[in-house]
Amino acid sequence: MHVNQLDIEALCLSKGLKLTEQRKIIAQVISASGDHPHVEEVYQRASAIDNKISLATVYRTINLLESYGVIEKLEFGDGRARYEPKRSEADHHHHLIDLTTGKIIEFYDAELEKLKADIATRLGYQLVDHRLELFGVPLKNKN
Amino acid sequence: MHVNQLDIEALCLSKGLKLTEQRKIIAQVISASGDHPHVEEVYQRASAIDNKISLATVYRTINLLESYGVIEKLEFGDGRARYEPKRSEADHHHHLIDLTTGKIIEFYDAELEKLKADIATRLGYQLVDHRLELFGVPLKNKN
DNA sequence: TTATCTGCAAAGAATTTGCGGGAGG
DNA sequence: CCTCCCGCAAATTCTTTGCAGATAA
Repeated sequence: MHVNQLDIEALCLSKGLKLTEQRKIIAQVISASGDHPHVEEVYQRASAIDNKISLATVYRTINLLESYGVIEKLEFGDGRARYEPKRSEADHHHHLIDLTTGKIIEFYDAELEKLKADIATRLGYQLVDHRLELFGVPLKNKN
Repeated sequence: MHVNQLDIEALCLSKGLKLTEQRKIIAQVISASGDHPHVEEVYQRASAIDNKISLATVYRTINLLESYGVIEKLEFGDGRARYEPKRSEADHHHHLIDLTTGKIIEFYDAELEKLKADIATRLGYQLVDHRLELFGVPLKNKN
């Protein structure tokens, strides 16, 4: 799943932010996550690397990364926000949530991407961002 | 926008629930809402009709209506859940959020509906539910 | 009558923030 | 050094819940 390391160093440098140990660790944790962790999970994983990191810092750093468009916020309907590294536009994808197991399947569909942009244009808008979640149950014959 | 009144009476009858004054009012408020109110807004509108209704009852009733599939929960990325009456499948639609004004535009696209079901099938799932939100800014030439 | 529902207020859960000490540039 | 950042704990915001009285069926 070729996920690149989030370039937190470049971000800090370009925005005049300080490249703290905590920010490095949190960026690394999110980079390495193949799933879609919520804040508590990021906190736990970061704590395993450096147990002095606080939950408040995780929240602040995640909000920072999101505000600069480095990570993406996801909402799957449970009460908490989940995050994933933002990939390139070419790498854009969506999620199918298995209602029986909670498993999250990522997918990409070129036709869908085109259609969404078309719809926005038709409505008089330039598409800036978009989110699609499908909720499904496994087909009986596919096992 | 032909939104029918939520049939709270039929729901209560079929499920053995009590048809209370509060439930009637809350169902009516949501039926009448052309927008996508969050709980606090439903509470305010209901309070205007009967100021003895409590916020707790609004939460409980909304959760009840959602659990029976009568209304739909929406998440637009601000911290709170929003709701709208669930329409028929034929009436299915999605949302485009105008990032400059917060205005929400509803749309429907048959091709999109078909494509989503196809994608789910291809992944081995039967589509149970789905959500799509587009975020955009107005096109410059369209004014 | 009686099980369900409501209002109130308190509890919970997720997230944000004020403050004083700490560390990056 | 000096500003920005962190940890801590308290505060906010959204939502849920226990309880005792109220009400629909």
